[in-house]
This record gives sequence, C-alpha cells and structure tokens, in this order.
Amino acid sequence: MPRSEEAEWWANAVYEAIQEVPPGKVTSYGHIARLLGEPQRPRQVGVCLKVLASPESGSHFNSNTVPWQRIINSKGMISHRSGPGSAERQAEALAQEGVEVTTDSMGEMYVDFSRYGWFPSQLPSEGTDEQP
DNA sequence: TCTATGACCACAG
DNA sequence: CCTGTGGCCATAG
Repeated sequence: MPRSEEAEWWANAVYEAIQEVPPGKVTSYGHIARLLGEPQRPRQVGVCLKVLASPESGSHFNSNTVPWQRIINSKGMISHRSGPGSAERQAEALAQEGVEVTTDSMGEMYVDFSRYGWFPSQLPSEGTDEQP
C-alpha cells in the first residue's frame, strides 16, 4: 500500500474533521489528531493545513471549504509560520466570526479556550489557558 | 537514500 | 514559569 494513499486518506480525514468545528469556536491540532484516533500525530495535522489548496485550485477541500482558521495550538495561541502576516490573517478570520483574539506584550495572539474552545467528549487536558 | 525541517504536544527539570 | 527533550512523520533538497 503506497505511502501516497495513506497520506491522502489522512489529509481527507483531517479536512473532514476540521469541518466539524462550529463557527465561532476553535480547537487544537492535537485534538483533531485525537479525534482521528492518531493522538501521536498533531504535527501532521499542521502539515495538512500548510498544503491546503487555494480556492482557485478547484479542489473539493480548499481554504474556503475548510475552516483552517479554527485550528490553533494546545496553548490557545495562534502559531506562527514562514509567511509573514499569516498569523494576522488567521486572527482576522477568527475575529470576523466573533472569536475574541488578544495580543500580549510579546505580540503573540491568544484565544480563550474556556470561552471559544470546542473539545467534544474530552477536555484539552489543559482546559483553562487564559491570557494575563 | 539520507538529512533537515516543521501551522505540534506532553512531560521533566 | 521557564527551557529542554523525545516523539511523530510528511516534504523538500
């Protein structure tokens, strides 16, 4: 069984799981991995989002049909990545659907899990991460 | 093939 | 409350 088929199965599962996150709520990479029965692979969830197709690509799963902005890290923080400003775009997308994003003195952006977290049938094991 | 890297996470000190 | 460590595994070069 080729690795590429495995990878495709995984990516599809990730995108479908993310589509279950309701508007105005957020969850973590690790929680998506746990929902799929692969608690050891939160990193691969991030990879799937990184390679998420653009809307023009015509793919069934793209950045319009998958609410990528609702996935943040286990500390409630919007993770930064290579592209400058990408974290800011995520914060803006969240604010647009009513999620309050706070910025600390270091410029890191946080979401309050106790108000906006979505963790069905389990807690994020940290549960209450608040901003100072 | 092998190495390096990374939208992560839990656990030790 | 820090920083470090080990684990994970698809991608890129």
